[in-house]
Amino acid sequence: MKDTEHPQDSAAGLRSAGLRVTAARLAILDSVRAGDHLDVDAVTSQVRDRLGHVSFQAVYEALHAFTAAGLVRRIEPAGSPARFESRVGDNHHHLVCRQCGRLTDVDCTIGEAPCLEPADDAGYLVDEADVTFWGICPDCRQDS
Amino acid sequence: MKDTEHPQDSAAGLRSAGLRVTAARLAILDSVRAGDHLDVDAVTSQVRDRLGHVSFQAVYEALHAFTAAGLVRRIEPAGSPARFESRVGDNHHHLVCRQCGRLTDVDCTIGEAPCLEPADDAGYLVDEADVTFWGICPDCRQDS
DNA sequence: CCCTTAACCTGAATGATTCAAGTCAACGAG
DNA sequence: CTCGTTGACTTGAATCATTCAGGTTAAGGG
Repeated sequence: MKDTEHPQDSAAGLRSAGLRVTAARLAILDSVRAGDHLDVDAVTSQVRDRLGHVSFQAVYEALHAFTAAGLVRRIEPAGSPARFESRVGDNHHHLVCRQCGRLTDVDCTIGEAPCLEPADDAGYLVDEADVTFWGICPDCRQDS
Repeated sequence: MKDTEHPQDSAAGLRSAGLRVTAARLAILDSVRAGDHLDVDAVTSQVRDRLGHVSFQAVYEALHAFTAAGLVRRIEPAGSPARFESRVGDNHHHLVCRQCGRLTDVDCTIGEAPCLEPADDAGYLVDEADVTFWGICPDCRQDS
């Protein structure tokens, strides 16, 4: 069991978040953990491969609950459907390929604090900084 | 004429971008310039106040053309419809209020360059960094 | 002044997400 | 171990932003 990837198994994760442990939710959480920034469609088909059936609504509801509980993080690059990742709690950002839509994690640019502090907060109570780098991924650069 | 706000009038802006000067497009561009991060709906009603009528499609097409031409910038915070601003060409970012959706400009945190360079570009050819700060705006902080 | 084609129109379609309302089953109390 | 509560799931329909299609109008270069 690689606890470097997931500090606790999915069932324990659900339980400690106050959520019920069901086959569907286990499969949904596992899919997000195993997958690479999957969207709702992709999660749904993964779960269907494993269990035979789930409704889209179950997946939407579960992902919403997981996001609220801090088990997964929802990312939504402009013009793309929402995608989910299990790497949470660290202040990391994303590279998005304009061509193929691929999404890659990037560590925070300059340590930790600067990413949470705008030059002038204009009186806002800021709690999150969302950074997206847009460009062309290595694969798409070759195919040109 | 305050040329600090708009280096050239809207008609000239359209012309120099290779676009035709029509009443509708002038009104659309003026609305974006006068407004504060308006969405398509808001732009449309502004234009209707001024001209009596425009179709949504005309507004969508125009805003798309303006964006491509670099006359306006399209911003799309997660969970919100697209919004448009006329402040372009500088590397500025945004504060978004989680409660009322208000959007406020922020200058680039650390000068210019760092915002375009992720810690590790993972082989991507990065051309833009999109930074959004999430929080509660001054007005909403008071109403609590 | 005329022609090309960008701009505009009406109307319909798409895709992601959410709402509604009823059924089922996880799991804590007894 | 059984029961009841209520969270989870299901089907089916609705909503919202945006785009597509196909036809008409008019800006502005020749």
